[in-house]
Amino acid sequence: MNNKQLAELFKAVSAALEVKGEDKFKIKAYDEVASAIEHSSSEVKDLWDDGQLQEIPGVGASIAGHLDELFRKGKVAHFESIFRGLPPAMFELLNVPGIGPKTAFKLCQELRIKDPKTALLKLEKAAKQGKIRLEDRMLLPFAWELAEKIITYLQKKHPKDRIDPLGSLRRKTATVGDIDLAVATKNAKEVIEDFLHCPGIKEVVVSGKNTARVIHQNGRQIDLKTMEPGAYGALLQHFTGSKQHNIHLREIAQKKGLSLSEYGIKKGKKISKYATEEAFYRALGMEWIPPELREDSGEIEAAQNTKLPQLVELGAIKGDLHLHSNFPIETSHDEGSSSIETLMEKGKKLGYEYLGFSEHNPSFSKHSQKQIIDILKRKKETIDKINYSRGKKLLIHAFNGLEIDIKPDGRLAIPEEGFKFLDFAIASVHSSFKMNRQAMTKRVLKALQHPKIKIFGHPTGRKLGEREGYELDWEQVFSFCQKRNIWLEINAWPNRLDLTDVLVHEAVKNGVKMIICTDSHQVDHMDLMEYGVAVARRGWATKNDIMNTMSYNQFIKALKGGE
DNA sequence: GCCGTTTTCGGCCCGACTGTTTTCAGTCG
Repeated sequence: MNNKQLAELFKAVSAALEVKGEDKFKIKAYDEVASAIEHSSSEVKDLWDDGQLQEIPGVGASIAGHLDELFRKGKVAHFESIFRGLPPAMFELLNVPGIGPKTAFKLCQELRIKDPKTALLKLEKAAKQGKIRLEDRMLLPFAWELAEKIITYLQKKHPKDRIDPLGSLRRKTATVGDIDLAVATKNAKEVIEDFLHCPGIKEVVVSGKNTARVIHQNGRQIDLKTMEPGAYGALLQHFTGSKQHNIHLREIAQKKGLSLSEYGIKKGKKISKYATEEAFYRALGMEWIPPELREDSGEIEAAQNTKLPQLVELGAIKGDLHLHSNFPIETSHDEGSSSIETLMEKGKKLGYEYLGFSEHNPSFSKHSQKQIIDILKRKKETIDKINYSRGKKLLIHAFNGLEIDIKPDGRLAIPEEGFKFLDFAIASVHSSFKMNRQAMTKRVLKALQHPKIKIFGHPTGRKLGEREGYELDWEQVFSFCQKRNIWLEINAWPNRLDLTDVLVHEAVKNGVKMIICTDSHQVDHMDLMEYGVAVARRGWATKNDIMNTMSYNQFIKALKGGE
């Protein structure tokens, strides 16, 4: 059972307790463990192996005992008795906004929903036409782009007001629900009026003195909240979340006799206002915490001890090593559509010192070995020519890379002789995703042994909204990569964002180096780098953890160092 | 069920919205 499944289980236990009218603090306890597991950077099963279950925040003797029973016997007698008498289908309904445990239980009874698999369908039918909106979240880059358009529009009209995104958007999680924005202004009325008339707004849902909600023509809901500048810090902090982060902060405040809300910090009846988040956090005795870290995964303790990491920034990135040009490489996967020259020009504009052209390997089944080698040789000649023609005053260097399939047996999909044309290669899994954890780990580690492989591409293989990643023994992968100096890719492609933030954090703790790449198939995709950087930041990565923050001179040494 | 330099017992985050059970329970962020 992996962390995701465990988190689901604990959420279900919490919901079941709620339906049964158990003590609300017991419910909260299970809920908090669910959340802690969801954000845990270690596999709970591994912690169990090492006898460290109580390292998980909120896990005490009792829950540790249940987990132990779960891993030993595959089920927990206590949980089974909690679930007794409840329809399994109700837990499927909990993902629908507005439906909590009690409503889910009632619906299952009233509508006679029994089968978990068809529960949502049945509910939808019952709810006549589309009154119930199933949770579908937006990929971060698209949400960000939409928010930016509105912010830009409003900023132009109100140049002196500060405007920020809120919630998961500001924390830059991989997917975002609704878009929330905040404005610090003395002219709330005018700001809201302009908000209602932003281009692309289809419908006004509500509009009040300080807040408004609209529907964008793409169907997304956008909320705006305004606050006087003198009290803006608390609003910004409150609605940025995360929920767990805020709960933890309020517990700390409570112990100091303080009470936190979106309006400020209350002591007795007196409320203090804060213009900035910095002042707000300072009043609680800690450093300002970058939004990307606000998940209650240790950032609050770090901020109290002035031990927050210096997170990597977009401006520190010096190159992009995973680019698919339109070089005719005759691959069976997607080819890029922009020329090497076009990508080089763009790289220069972005201030990079080097790029890596890492097209997919030539199709293995449609070519003879000799044909593959010929193609690879031609590509090397092309790259050499480009580097040479730029003379000695190289503004930007082109590395000759390749993204090579890891076949199911762990072999790499080009003949050994082809490697000599490459400066480096990325190894990626593009097939047979459903192997078990042990077999998949063996497969991947075999591929990563080749001296030309420097990067493990999109390591979890997940595609948001499409499929979960394959299973890997991360402890083994981290240990291997750390020893052999293999870099894990943080792939910035919108529906990948892979490594995940949680695994980045784990990699950082294990001293494993990473590299942020866009996987561009077209020149404009190179702008997606910022989203990869966001994932790195959410995983506590500093400049030193990320290889492509190195200057060209350092980087070329690092490339050769591993051979 | 968890947790602790104010507590090993007695606490456990805050405010707002929604709908309809007009005084509150359920849900959310």
